[in-house]
Amino acid sequence: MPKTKSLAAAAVKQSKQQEHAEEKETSGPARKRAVRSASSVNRRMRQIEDKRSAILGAALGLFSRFGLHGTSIDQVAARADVSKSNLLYYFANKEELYVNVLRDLLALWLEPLRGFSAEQDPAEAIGGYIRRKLVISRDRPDASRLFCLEMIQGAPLLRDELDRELRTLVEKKSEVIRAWIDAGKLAPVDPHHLIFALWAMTQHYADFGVQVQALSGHTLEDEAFFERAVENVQRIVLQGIVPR
Amino acid sequence: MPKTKSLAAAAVKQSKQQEHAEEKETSGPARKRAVRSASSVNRRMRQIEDKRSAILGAALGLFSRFGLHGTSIDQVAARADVSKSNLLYYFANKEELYVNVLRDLLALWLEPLRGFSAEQDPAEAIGGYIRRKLVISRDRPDASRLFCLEMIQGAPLLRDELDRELRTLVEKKSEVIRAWIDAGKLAPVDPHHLIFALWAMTQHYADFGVQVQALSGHTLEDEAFFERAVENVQRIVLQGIVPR
DNA sequence: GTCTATAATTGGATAGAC
DNA sequence: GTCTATCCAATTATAGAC
Repeated sequence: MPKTKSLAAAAVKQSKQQEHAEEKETSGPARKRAVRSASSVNRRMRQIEDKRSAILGAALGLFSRFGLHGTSIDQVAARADVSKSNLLYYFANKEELYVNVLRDLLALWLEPLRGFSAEQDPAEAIGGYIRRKLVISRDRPDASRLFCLEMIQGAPLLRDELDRELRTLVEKKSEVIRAWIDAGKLAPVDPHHLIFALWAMTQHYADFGVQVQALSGHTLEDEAFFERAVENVQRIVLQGIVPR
Repeated sequence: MPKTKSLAAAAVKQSKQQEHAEEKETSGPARKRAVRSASSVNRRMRQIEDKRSAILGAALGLFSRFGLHGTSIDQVAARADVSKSNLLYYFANKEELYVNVLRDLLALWLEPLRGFSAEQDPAEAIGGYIRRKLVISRDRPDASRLFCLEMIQGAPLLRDELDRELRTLVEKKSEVIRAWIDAGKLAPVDPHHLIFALWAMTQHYADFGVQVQALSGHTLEDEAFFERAVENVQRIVLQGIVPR
């Protein structure tokens, strides 16, 4: 099982988006280097941020495949192309690293559901939601997998957020769905079960990607296959499979 | 890279499943206890088998929650109520234990799909399938979770079976679905995507059980909730959610 | 078959020089 | 901020008595 080695050799890059701007005036050590140009300081801060997110990205990739315990700090460091001790300078310990990875995840997970509102046409809103979720399954499969891993293990670290943020959000969106039903725009269906079904079907392509690949011969990366997935999931949910 | 070693060890020990009954005449130590009744011997064999399966059961419960690396042999032994070294007498090493747990799983996983045949009424066949899968999610959530864990990790140990058994089975059942469509009994839908959807929606209640519980307040154990789950999944898949 | 004791290894975390 | 060199705890696995 040459897993470990080949993995260590894998690529590093990951998207980094958040930029922080200047607080040069206040920071102590910065004064000493006041001669340095502002851009130089910013560049340094940027480098640090980049390193942080490189580590986070590498960690996501490995945690999402092998779990917290299946991944060693060494492997993360190697993949992020930093030394182990350097990694431990940025993140005090393994768990803190893991939690930070998870935190970033939750936002991504919650986001697409917010779009729902009662004014929209339900078929369009739900069809669009399916597509957006499948885009995430295609572009961020590791995020999806890690989320799934965490759920399977009982979400020890996400439980609070589940009970708070996600729950209230789902409650709100369930109201929207009920409104659609009351308006006769949607068949009577339990909102919770509908939401579960949507999540399940779309995440499946990421979480069970190996199986999908093994059985269909395709990945969501394959543009035509992706479109077929979107269409089929939409059709199943919206029209059902019994001929009309 | 310790993988090689443990793997080799596992490979050696691989197949030993068939039980040999009585060869008391020949075996040395047996002669001494020739006075023992046959039932006594059988009882002893039964006890051993029970112990094996107690260990396997405990292992499934723990592996399915914490993964291979998140579970220690100690924990499995404690849960199965045997000593650690006794466990290692039955299973040469951790990986062999894990593989044995997985092997038992696959049968359970493959089983329900076999029922499909072109003569059946599709709505009834698929509706029944949904119910059967949800029963499994309710009664064997740990099996479902472990399967999911294994998939997420790329199914290193199931890959071969995926490519062989499962693939051919799915191909055969896809033909059945296509036959239904050609006969006008089913709306045109890609068989693969339909199967994925069915798997995803039903497994979700086991794999994401914590989330389901957190958001709906219920478990499949709850009889009423179980029935609602069955009905809703069936309705979504069969009729869709757009009013007719 | 079952146990105790222990060897052997991994991997998380710290100390301290630079 | 980054490195090398350790320390130390946890776990897997083995040896050998009973």
